Amino acid sequence: MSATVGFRGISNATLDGKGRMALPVRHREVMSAVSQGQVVVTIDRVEPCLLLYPRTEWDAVQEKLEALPNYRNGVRQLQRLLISHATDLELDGNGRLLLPVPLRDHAGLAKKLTLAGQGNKIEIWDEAKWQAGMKLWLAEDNSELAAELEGITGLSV
Amino acid sequence: MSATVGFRGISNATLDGKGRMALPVRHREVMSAVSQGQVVVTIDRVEPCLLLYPRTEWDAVQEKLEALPNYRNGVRQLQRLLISHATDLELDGNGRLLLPVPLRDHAGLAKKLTLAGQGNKIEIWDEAKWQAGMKLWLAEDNSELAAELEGITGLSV
DNA sequence: GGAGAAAAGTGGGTTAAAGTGGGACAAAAG
DNA sequence: CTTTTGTCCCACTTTAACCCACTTTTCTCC
Repeated sequence: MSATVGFRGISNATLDGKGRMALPVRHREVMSAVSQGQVVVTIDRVEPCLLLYPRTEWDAVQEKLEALPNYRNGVRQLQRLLISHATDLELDGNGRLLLPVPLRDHAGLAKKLTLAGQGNKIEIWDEAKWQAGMKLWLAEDNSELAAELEGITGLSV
Repeated sequence: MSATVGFRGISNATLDGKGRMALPVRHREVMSAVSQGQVVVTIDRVEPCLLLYPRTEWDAVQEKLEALPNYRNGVRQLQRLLISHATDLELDGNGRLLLPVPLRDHAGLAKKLTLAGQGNKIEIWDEAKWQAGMKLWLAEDNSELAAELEGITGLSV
């Protein structure tokens, strides 16, 4: 939650034969500073990608998830999806992460990956899936949404 | 109950010919620390899966179950379901659990299993059933819920 | 702009740890 | 007494942790 964590920018990465992924240095430094290199990976609730949080950030997220009234429909499912997949990892001596097999499978990660900074987390995509997504997102007409944004907030995107 | 017990993360496991299942080390360590390797397995009240608690955690759960006013319909059923199925187990020398036949049957466990950390307990699923569940849970639209989360907490998941 | 140095990224060998299977025996059930 | 089920132990296979070395990229200084 701390406002000091703000990932952004896109980068490429590769999965080696052992399922390891090197984290770009600029992200690595943030992870070290904010949570001593301890990170949590989980799945995205909609897209076929993984989410990488500094441990401290994730703890805040999970706390709020658990505070939801879980007699409500959907709440338990959301909790199950996100918490059960959340896996603690540590960077190895070379700044790499070993991504667990079930998570790799879920996101359909092959060899080439794309990392996308997204505020308090980093999204991990299979490169091909990211490219495909990009095409869709660009094709979509979001001018209405953008106009709304501008009207409300004086923000021009 | 103690806030220090927080299982999370997903892993694969296998049932061997004798019905034994190796518990991943990271969970094993928690079990040792919190209840000297004594655990309790019972069934889930909704899903076709088993629930694995450290003994101390289960004791707290059972206490609450028993405190319910059992003149009410449903309460006794719930008690019967959960308490009667609750079985004490111990990890063997190799960190494995021998899951009793009736419980294996209830959860429809074949050879390949999926373990899902869920806070104070670990869910034990047949892998195929877990995969099927995932498809359902992901297909469900929980965007409303997510929006609410974000609105209330300023939290973006 | 190019040469050299430093840093980042990549691959893989080695060793230790975890996971898996099964035999031998004991206990319990029929 | 026989058959089944669980316990204990040992041995093999697989996986992950650790370390080192090589390649590629980026940066710096000339």
